[in-house]
Amino acid sequence: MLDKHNIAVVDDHTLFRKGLISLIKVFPNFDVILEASNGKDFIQRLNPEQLPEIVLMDISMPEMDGYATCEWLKSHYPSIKVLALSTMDAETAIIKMIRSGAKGYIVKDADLSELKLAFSELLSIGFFYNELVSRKVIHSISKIVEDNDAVTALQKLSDNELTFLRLSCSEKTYQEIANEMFKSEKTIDGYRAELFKKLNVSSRVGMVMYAIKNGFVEL
Amino acid sequence: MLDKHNIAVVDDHTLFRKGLISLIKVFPNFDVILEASNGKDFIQRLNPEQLPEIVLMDISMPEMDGYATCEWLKSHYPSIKVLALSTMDAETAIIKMIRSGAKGYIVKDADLSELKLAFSELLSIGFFYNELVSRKVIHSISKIVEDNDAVTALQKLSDNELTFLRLSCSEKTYQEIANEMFKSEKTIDGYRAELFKKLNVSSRVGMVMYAIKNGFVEL
DNA sequence: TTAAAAATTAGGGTTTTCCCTGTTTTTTTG
DNA sequence: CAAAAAAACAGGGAAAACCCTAATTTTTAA
Repeated sequence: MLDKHNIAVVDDHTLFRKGLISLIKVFPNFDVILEASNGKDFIQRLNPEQLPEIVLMDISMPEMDGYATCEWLKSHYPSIKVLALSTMDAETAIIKMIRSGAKGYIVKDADLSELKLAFSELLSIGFFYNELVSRKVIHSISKIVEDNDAVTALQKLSDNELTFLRLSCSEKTYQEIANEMFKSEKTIDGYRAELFKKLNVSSRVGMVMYAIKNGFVEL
Repeated sequence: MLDKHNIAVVDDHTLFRKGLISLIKVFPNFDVILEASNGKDFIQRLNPEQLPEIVLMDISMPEMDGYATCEWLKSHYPSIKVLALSTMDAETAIIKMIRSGAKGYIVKDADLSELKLAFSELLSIGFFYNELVSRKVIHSISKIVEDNDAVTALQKLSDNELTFLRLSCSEKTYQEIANEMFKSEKTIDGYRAELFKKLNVSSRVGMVMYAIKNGFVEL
């Protein structure tokens, strides 16, 4: 009897998670030893005595999202391989997840054989970059050539900028956001100007659309 | 041997669909006889010789979405019960789906027991309105009391209002939108005011968020 | 411990958005 | 056809968003 490879599944949608686990259990040489509904939950449940080899992880989750969890794993258990799982095929999401340390990326409408392939490749060669991911990555690199720091700029929003961005996705005025963040209106105006530059937009609506497209806010 | 109840599953995310099917197969008295990746696909595969009793249907799908498919079923096979399935717990989505003929609504992070309960109730009493749905429906009705035609108004955006709404989800100014629509700025301002009332928002950002949440615009 | 860098605050002006109250024009309907 | 309803358009004003430049404070790093 061969011993099975251990998988963890982290996704906040219970039905999806349970379904996924049920699918994986059919694979003869994989076993799900851990399931969690978000990053925080995952870290709590993680047992150092029995670590998973692969973590199948959703990106957008409450409490602690895929990016943060991936970063945490990178620094605490670098040998655990994260396979990111998302509905979004947005370039920035993929790039960001890979930057956070994910070894592969798979979309939710992939089929079963692709999931199996991803598992195998992660174990054999250590990563899984399918056609979709490769295309996005290449496109991203070609953008770097055009604009030296577009991608890095995207990733590097300060905490305040991120908070401001999230609060902007509402009917609050900048004035109200300033109060909520205990900052002067002028500081807020600075965040706005900085974000306009970084995100390459020119209006609040553009900023909001960007935030939504790239999963910075929950809808 | 009891004969099983036939279920159909319609969802564009293959992994989720397969997982769901795998879960349902564990239920002793339910069987999945049909799966499809969107409404159009579903209608094509539907075999009048062997109809499902329940269709578990996602709302947002390419080609033909949940609302349209539900409407089609209502007129062609009214006895088939649709259980809507969505990540969104947005009131308008729920109301819209129920208006389209769905007999129940379940969110993707429900657990397995709730799904089973939904199936049972659909078969026994013909509908499944859980706490979430009831709350939204009641809230929606209470809005009707306040404003006689709030819900119908939501559905009834004129072509111009819809075009304006879509164009507003961009960095265009109202001035530019007016030009694009060959209307005066003041007419556009009228659309805006009307939409603010109908959608119950008070800023352009609110309007844009509403449009995105309720699928009026492609991201 | 200082110079440099980054964050915060400020002044002040332009544009856009928002919100009234109307009038005119077009469409619908009895 | 005439009345009613709906759509388009308008003036004008207040609030919010946008966009400069620049001073001050805080943080970082040599």
